[in-house]
Amino acid sequence: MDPDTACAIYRRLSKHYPIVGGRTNFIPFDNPFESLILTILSAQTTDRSVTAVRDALFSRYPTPEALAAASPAEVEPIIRTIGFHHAKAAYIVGTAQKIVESFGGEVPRTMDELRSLPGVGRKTANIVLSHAFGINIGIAVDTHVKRVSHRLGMTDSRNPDIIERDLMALLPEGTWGEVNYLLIRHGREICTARNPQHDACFLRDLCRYYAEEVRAKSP
DNA sequence: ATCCCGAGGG
DNA sequence: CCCTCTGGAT
Repeated sequence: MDPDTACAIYRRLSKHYPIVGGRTNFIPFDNPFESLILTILSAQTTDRSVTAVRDALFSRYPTPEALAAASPAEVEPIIRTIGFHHAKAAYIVGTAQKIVESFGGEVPRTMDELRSLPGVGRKTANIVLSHAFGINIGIAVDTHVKRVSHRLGMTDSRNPDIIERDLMALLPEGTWGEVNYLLIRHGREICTARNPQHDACFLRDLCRYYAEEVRAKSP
């Protein structure tokens, strides 16, 4: 994809999904601990589910120290309404404990250190690095980003390394944190896996998938 | 019935 | 690459 088209895509995404109050839908840009914990919790569940438990969780455990002092059994009832709560309770307590014991109570700022935390994989690490720290290590590639970027014709690969490299065309005018947020949100709200909302899509004229769909329907 | 801002383990 | 983990919304 040519750089001008990539920049146009970024500009439109940025215009349609403005970041208000330092937050994306529900994950803050300015709080590494909350960004980390919320991203761990949001795996394979809806943002609504995570938002519903967010205040109760952080009012009881506002810091890594507070969460590290808890037991998973104690945390589990608070996040019971989200999916995979049993594993996630162990993940976030274990992550808090390791932050306290191995990283001096501060969320680490390297890919390897973040991924050493239980429940933290490549996507979560990239979200925290780019959102909370402004560290440009990589694009957070999840199912939404794969689908959106492929439909737009920005990449033809399923390899996260290659997708990341291809998506760097979006970066000249934006931060990685914004790029990570914008593609994910577009995939959630408009460029959905099934029944994508072409009528509402402001990238339609640049979209390879839409063009193919139109061509397939015409006689 | 099917899906949801993944990660860990085999 | 495959499977499992999970409750809630539609």
